[in-house]
Amino acid sequence: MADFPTPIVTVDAVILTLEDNRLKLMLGRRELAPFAGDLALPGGYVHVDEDVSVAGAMQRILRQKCGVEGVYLEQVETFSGPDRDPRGWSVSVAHLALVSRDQLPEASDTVRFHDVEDLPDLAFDHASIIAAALRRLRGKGAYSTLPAAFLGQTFTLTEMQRAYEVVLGERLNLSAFRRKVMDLGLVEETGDKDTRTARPAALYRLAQPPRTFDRTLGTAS
Amino acid sequence: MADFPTPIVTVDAVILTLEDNRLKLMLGRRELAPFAGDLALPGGYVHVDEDVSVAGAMQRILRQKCGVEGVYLEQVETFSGPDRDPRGWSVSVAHLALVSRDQLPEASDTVRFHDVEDLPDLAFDHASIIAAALRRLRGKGAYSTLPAAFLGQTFTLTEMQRAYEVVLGERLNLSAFRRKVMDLGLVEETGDKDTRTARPAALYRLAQPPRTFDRTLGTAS
DNA sequence: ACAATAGTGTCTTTAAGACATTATTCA
DNA sequence: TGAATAATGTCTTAAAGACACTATTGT
Repeated sequence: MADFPTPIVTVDAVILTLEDNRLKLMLGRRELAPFAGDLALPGGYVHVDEDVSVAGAMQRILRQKCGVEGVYLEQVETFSGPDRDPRGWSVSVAHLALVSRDQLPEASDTVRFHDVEDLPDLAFDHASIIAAALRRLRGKGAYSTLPAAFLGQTFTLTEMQRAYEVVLGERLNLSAFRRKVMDLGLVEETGDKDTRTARPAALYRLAQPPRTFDRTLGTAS
Repeated sequence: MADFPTPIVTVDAVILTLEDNRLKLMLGRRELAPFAGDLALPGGYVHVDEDVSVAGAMQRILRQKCGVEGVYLEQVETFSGPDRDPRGWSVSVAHLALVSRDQLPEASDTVRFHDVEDLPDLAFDHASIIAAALRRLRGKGAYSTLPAAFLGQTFTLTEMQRAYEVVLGERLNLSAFRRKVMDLGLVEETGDKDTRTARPAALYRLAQPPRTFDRTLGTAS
């Protein structure tokens, strides 16, 4: 393409999920150099003969390497520099994926889940990438339906509130939360009930795909 | 670097300023193919032998091509695909620059300023890039000090409020605006006065570099 | 009946908006 | 003194938070 040296272009995914009311990050063990054997974010090269965009490359890699498909995916930030990858001057377009736990594989030799508050050492500048993705999630959490992307197709309002609380790192006021979720029309009733609790809870689904709005969803209890 | 074809990597800048209480965009006329003679965002290749990062490349290009230095610069989004640049599969890391009018050159044959509400046809996918940058600015405007980046080193609260009003596209409540700017400690008094108005106005400076916060800065009057 | 969790109602507190009033300068 | 704009004060309204209370199920 270009008649001068160009950067390597890669994509990396910060795949987050909710497990036991904690934010967990999916990590893989690298099989190839550089950093073979180390833990790293799932990622890979953009293939110009195959991918239609950086987002397309990311989706291909999520599918091929992680078995993850059809999830909430958002571009976060592009990291770059001569030293972040020993293979040379590189660009990595970092993405944030929010997935319900049951859409992800079980932990194995090659796939691990770590609490985001207690991460191991990671290859490349992946610690910085994760920090940026978490800033994005926490920053948008209060005025978007992003936290609901961790839930299944249907969920109770209590589950929804827990997801927000984990993302925001604080307890939310119960009645204010429900008031706003309803007033903003974020969810719609399915008519079904979740009967696993003492009193069955109404099940809802997101009325729109994940989006932002301007009112915040309440703070301390 | 890589032993397979890699994308072209470029940076582009959406340089915005405030003139006559309107948002203006800086555009350049392209001298070289592709799109020679067309209007486009200032941009260029990342030089792996010279730049330390994508942000560094952007700063170099702003300095060399636009004579712009030391301004507020934020990465917005990375655009990509096989067709957006006729030279081949390309990646452009789009940036948003907010600049006071007096830090920018005068309009000329090669440099023009357009009201963002009335843009001409542009080269590449630059219309989409501008739309993304404006979304970012307007989205962050209400809960950040970004609009103040359009002002000079010192400014009156009235000027600051006008900047917010232009960015947000709506009038703000005067006393609520001042209350919050003060309560949040966004500015500090310089002790000087702007004597160009009937009653001289106190001059302020930003207390911190542009940042976000959580309370909004008021809506309709 | 009571434990457990879902869901509602309402009072208090705080922030936002409206708007009148006062302040300071110049012509 | 009056026009012009800066700056403040205060009342009203709306949103957020606290928290008690009612509802519905299983055991």
